[in-house]
Amino acid sequence: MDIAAVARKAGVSTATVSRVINSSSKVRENTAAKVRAAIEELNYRPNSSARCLRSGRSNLFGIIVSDIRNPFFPDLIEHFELLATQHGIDVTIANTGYNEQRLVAAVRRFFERGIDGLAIFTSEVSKATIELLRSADVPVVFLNQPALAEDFRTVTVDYIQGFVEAIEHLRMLGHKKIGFLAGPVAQSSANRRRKAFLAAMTSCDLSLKEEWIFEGDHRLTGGRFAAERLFSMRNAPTALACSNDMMAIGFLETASRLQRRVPDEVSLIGFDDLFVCEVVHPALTTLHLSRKEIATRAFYALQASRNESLQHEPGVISPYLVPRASTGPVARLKSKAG
Amino acid sequence: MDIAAVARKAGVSTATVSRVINSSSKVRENTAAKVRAAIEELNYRPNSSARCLRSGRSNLFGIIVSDIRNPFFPDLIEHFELLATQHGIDVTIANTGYNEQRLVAAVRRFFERGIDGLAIFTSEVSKATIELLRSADVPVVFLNQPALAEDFRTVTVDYIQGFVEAIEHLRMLGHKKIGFLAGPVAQSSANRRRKAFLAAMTSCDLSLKEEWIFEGDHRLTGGRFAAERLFSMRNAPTALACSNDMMAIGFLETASRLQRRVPDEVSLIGFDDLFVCEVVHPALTTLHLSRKEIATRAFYALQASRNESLQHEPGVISPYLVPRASTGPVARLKSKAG
DNA sequence: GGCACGAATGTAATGGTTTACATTTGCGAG
DNA sequence: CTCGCAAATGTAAACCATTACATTCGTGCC
Repeated sequence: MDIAAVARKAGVSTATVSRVINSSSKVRENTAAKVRAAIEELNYRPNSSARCLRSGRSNLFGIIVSDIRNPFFPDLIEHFELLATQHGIDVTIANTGYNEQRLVAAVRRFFERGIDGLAIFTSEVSKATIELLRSADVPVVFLNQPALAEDFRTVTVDYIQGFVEAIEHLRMLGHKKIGFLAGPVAQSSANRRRKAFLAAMTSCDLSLKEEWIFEGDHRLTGGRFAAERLFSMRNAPTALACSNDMMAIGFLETASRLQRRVPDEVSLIGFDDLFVCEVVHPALTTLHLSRKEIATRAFYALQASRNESLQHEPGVISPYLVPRASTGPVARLKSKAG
Repeated sequence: MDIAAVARKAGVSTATVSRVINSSSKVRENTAAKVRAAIEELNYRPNSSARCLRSGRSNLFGIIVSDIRNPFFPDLIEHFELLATQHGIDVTIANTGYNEQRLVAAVRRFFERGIDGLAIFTSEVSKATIELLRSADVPVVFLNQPALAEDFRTVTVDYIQGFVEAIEHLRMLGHKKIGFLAGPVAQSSANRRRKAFLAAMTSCDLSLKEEWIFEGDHRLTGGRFAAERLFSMRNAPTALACSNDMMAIGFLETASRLQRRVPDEVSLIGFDDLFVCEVVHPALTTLHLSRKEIATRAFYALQASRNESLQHEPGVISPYLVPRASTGPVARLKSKAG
């Protein structure tokens, strides 16, 4: 069931069949119709390996995420995949579990498959990986790696603006003692969020105590530990901004277990706006970061790298505040002891 | 940078290089070492398209899910992908959004890529799709499609046993009026869960009123609507089992919005045991269904179809009850009016 | 030392498509 | 009606690895 069979049936050459399939150059409508009929009749499907081998194009995009269990990423994948499929492009996925080794391995495997574009949505990317990526001539787009913007495209999030909005919201509620639950120091994106928070605090004229910064891991666990610590502090912040929702949610869970009340004892703000924010108790105030927008910009950035005629700079995405029930006015009274 | 370059550098023929790469037949250790050195030095990576074209093996598995935003599926994907990667197999993903058209399109695309195995984790599969799958000579494994067991392998969940456990738990708490929040009628897996629930009720000697069965969509929305309806019923069930967690969580959210108390007014049991169950309020009692086990069995079922020497029947998976806070003793008093 | 035989290696065909280049076709102008 | 030119189509090489089959090598035995 190869292209030759179709050519024979349609009474044309394989080249013509190929041209019809790829609409690469003009074929008389008459001939094209015959070819299409033959394709239909034989139920012919071109073999992608052969196409890729010969043409060097695979029509395959790779997408790498650091933690597919964080609902942020499935959203991203969903939008990216939908868009790709609409453009006749398949998507292959790798999940690194925040592990650089697995990232490198995934990139290697993708390259062997002659991938046409690669979206890397992981927080940490090592020097060695950068070299590997540079060595291959494949369009790459990152999420929030402005340091790499010279060599690769990158979709950027305006964290500072987001945190400013969050901090102003808290200040309006009377909060001045605002803490931050940060992501893993080793992750560049976590560091960006941390720095952005600090910058936002400064630009809001608020000062921040060293001990109000908690270290987390961007997963539920990080939030759980932070809650344990915060609720046992003498001079705890009255509000806590988190580097992502997963930690905020872990925080809520432990707060509830410890019978501590959010927002009465501490106001909480997450980051991302996962669907879970609506269903946890209290519903989580958070900064919405649009996965659809990230996915869309990333996708078109890759398309643009392949196709000179498209102009597309990934650009900057602005998160915005979604106020819910986890933030409230600062307590007048001293909070009760545990 | 093709195999010929390696052969030249190592002073052997391309055949030998290929044999070293695939360890397909004996090569003297001496020679193999030279080849490996050459590969290393040239940083050579075999071209998968060429390999697939010639050998007919792609080392690529496809995985199709119906809703990647339901955290059940990312878990499944994570385990499947990890296992595959460990076996040198890549994974490509498609998300159908419960849409049969997209399922068929995905299957087609996967076949064109010469996929070596296909795991279909969607609830609904049409006749036409079955035909399509049968026509290609590719190992396929399903999740919960026992009707197809003759032609394809399928990983099965013992729903009845699961629901029996759930119902007994509720009965121990004094519940007799137990309702069910079902999934979409159009989905075979939802129907299986519904039937299993009915069978479990019968085997527990409990009767079920028609109006205690609610129709849902397996998403948050379905649970939200069900809560609206249940709380406005005159003779509502005192406990509700749900076809999946997402709906149970939607139910909880709306219950909380309506100021109705779970489990005081109604006990709630979910199905799947998503990570969210721990963080919603109250924490959701549910039936744990192991994604790792499903993924593992599905993966080895595919491997076994490719490799005669492996014997592997996908087998049956038993969910088990995880009691949390959303179930409690049946209320003595008539519940307060809304 | 020569022979036989199995192991190791080499040669070349093969897989299905794309595409540079060659050829034919169709059509308008003279 | 012929010629010329652009458009349409055809021919065949190329993409890169695998593998059936052919050949060479190395060893043990007479």
